[in-house]
Amino acid sequence: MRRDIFQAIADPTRRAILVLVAVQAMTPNAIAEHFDIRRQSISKHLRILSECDLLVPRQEGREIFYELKIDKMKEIDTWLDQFRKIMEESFKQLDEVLFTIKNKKK
Amino acid sequence: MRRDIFQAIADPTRRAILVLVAVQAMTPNAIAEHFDIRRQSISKHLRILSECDLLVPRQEGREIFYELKIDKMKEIDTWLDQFRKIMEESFKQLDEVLFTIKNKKK
DNA sequence: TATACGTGCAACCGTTCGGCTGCGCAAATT
DNA sequence: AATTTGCGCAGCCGAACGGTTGCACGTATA
Repeated sequence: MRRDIFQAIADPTRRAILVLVAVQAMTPNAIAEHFDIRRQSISKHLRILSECDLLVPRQEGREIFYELKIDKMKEIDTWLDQFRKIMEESFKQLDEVLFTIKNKKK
Repeated sequence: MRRDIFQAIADPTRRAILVLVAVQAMTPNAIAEHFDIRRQSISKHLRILSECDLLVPRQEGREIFYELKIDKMKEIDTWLDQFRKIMEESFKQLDEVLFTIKNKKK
């Protein structure tokens, strides 16, 4: 059973849940009202999101409020950093090429 | 057949391919050398990545170089922006609360 | 021209995914 | 004490996933 953030956010329903919960912590029932899906299926999604630490359940009586763990979202951002760096490097090389051309013209 | 960026980067092999190709455009064979997977399977991944515009094929004789389309990566970043904004709002509200407490103390 | 090479496509197969229903359990309400 | 409510778990099922093999086709090389 693969269970990483990228697999978690691959599903559109789960992405929508994350957005919902980002605004304020919500219970499974409250979340389910926003979708055309049975509560149990939402529960499955919440389980997956919790398992990879994107959500944290907070019990309150017989209700469970799921809260977004924003820090975990940063991991996606960190992954994107690689490409930002690589691209930066590419531009540096491009700059060098342009610089060389410039000098040749002299 | 779902086919969006998030589903594309859900697979670890595809993420690795993106990193490889980010450094320099590569052919399917060259990419396949980095994995314990048949060339045809890599081709499948390249097809998926191309279909959602993360990669662009450039034919050169009988070889095909796949190049990263960095712009498409920004879409992920754009999605993350929602959360950055929401969190910013939360902090503002927190600031207000703290401000109110502060004033009450006076 | 015949052969080797680089590639994509089609068909197959076991596993995973994402819905569903039915159930049991604990907390709240009556 | 009995009932309602909120929830998670287990099992089912069709579809999608990610690997495989075999093949066809265009391009380079002998």
